[in-house]
Amino acid sequence: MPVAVAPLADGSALLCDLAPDGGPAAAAVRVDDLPSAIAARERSGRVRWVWESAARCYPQLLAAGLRVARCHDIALVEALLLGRDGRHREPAALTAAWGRLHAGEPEQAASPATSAAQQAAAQQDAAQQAAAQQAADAPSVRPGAVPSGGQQALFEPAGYRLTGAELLDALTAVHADQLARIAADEAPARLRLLAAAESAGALAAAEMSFDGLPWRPDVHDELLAGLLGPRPARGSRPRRLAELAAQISAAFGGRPVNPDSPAQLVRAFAAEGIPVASTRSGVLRGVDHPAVPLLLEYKELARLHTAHGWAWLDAWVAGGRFRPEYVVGGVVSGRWASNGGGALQIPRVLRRAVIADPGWTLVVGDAAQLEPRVLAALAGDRAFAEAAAAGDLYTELAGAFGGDRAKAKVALLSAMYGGAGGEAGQLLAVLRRRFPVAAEYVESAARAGEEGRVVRSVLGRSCPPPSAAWRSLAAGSGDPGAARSVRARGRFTRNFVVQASAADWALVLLACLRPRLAALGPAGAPGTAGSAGPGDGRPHLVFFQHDEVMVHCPEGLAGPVVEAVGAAATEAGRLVFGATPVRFPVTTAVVSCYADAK
DNA sequence: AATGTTGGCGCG
DNA sequence: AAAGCGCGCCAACATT
Repeated sequence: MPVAVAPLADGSALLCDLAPDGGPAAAAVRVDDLPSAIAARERSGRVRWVWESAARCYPQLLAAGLRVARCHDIALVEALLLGRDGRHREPAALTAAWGRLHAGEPEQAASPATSAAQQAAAQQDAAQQAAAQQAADAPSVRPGAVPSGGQQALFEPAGYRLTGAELLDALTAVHADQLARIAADEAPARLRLLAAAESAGALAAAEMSFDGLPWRPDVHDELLAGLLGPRPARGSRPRRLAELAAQISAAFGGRPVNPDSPAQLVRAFAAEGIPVASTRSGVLRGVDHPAVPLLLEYKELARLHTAHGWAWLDAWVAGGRFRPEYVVGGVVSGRWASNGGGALQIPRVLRRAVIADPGWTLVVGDAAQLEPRVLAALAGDRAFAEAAAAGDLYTELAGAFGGDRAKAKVALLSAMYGGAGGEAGQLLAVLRRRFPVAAEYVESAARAGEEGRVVRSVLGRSCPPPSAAWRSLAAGSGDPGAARSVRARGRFTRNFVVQASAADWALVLLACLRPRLAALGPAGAPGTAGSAGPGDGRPHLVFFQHDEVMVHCPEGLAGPVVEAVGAAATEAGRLVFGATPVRFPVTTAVVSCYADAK
């Protein structure tokens, strides 16, 4: 049952039971102690908490020792629905949604672009579609109290907050409206799953930030010292970098060159009679000059020092935990982004510093060859899908490429990314001949992009429409710049259908894994106030990176956690893709140090 | 001095 | 081996 949660300034809150269609099912009640009230409801049955934003509401509950099982995140669902209508740039916060609802703006028509797969999805959803139409026809939202003048809410200052009864009205009305908009989609069941998974992801993200990734500052410091020399004074170069910088200047005949400055390096090479287009390491590798090996070493170490050096350690690791802020849905494809700490770009060398607590262990799960498997399931190419039912996908496909696994891999990556350089063109031709349905799937997505249309993921996340600037550029034919940007958008939409559908799957995996992990702990089901947190004996999700999950758990629970990850992956495959021979295997490693996984 | 952009590179 | 897609972050550089 959905229950709207409106926290008040004094720590109390209004709760209101909602009907399945989102309308109020009972009078609102005021509770003085929100965590206790939520814990009690969690124990008494299945509840879906309808709140403004898990990112905003959940951390306080976690701090009070509480975990909840399910929620509906108004802001995240609003962003999905705005995107569905090609309105990615509009604000998705509750206040903005409430303002739009009050302005009584007409619902936008669904996006005109539909691929073959989406049409199939729409047919699968035909039954829900009939019901959805009824819901869409009926007025589902009662006008309530105007927060502070209708459309004005759109332009409220950033800190503006609704409170109390107004907040409850807004939550209830926007929630009901969102359910109706989902029901009116061409594939409501899928979009409903996406909304639920996105919301569950927001719970997982907040929990991961709260629990933190185990991180040993002493190990990190040793790694840095071994590579860079002892920690330098603030603002000065570590010993090894200083040595390399001096050697680099010497290699340029003693002329002072700051290796951090691409412009100075380009001039220095030019002075030696070597024109370089850029100072990227890939370009420099092809340059024959004594400064090059020094520069390559410098760049690698300097990167480590500036991005993940001692300053990073001071800023981001406390109490043996790295606590980044994850931004759910932060990437257009539905992948997560992160805010500060570079959580999704942790260099491989630093994985040595990620070490389980004594008596605990890390279970690291990695979805093997996720994106090509997703393409196989999306496209429904039988020959391709059957290859994806077995072990190594590229090995299974190698037969089509003269038994060469590497060629199969290049062909697949080129098909998904739109590359055509080198021998990729020939390999693509082979792919097109042997797996025409799969090739057509990505090529139709590319055509849609080139024509300025939008595409959607399997669960219905939409890519942004092209900008006005792109449209006017693309309209001018004959211009090589126009042709280039048209092709670039084709590569974007080609990749979007795969990357975004893979993100759908990963999100559903996370949503399926959370309750399985919660059930493994000694405390049993969630909703036990005062007992949650690190050291509570329960497995914790501590990291999620696109196609990889990490669970920190007591050693004795490693086996059940491995099983839970595998079961969640299977469940996600079934929920997202239905009946398909494609399997989504997750390779799991039970290790005490992240660096020892794979 | 503060803010915005670019080049480069880490991750998937 | 690199390339095609998606990001965040830093120092240097450009602009206001």
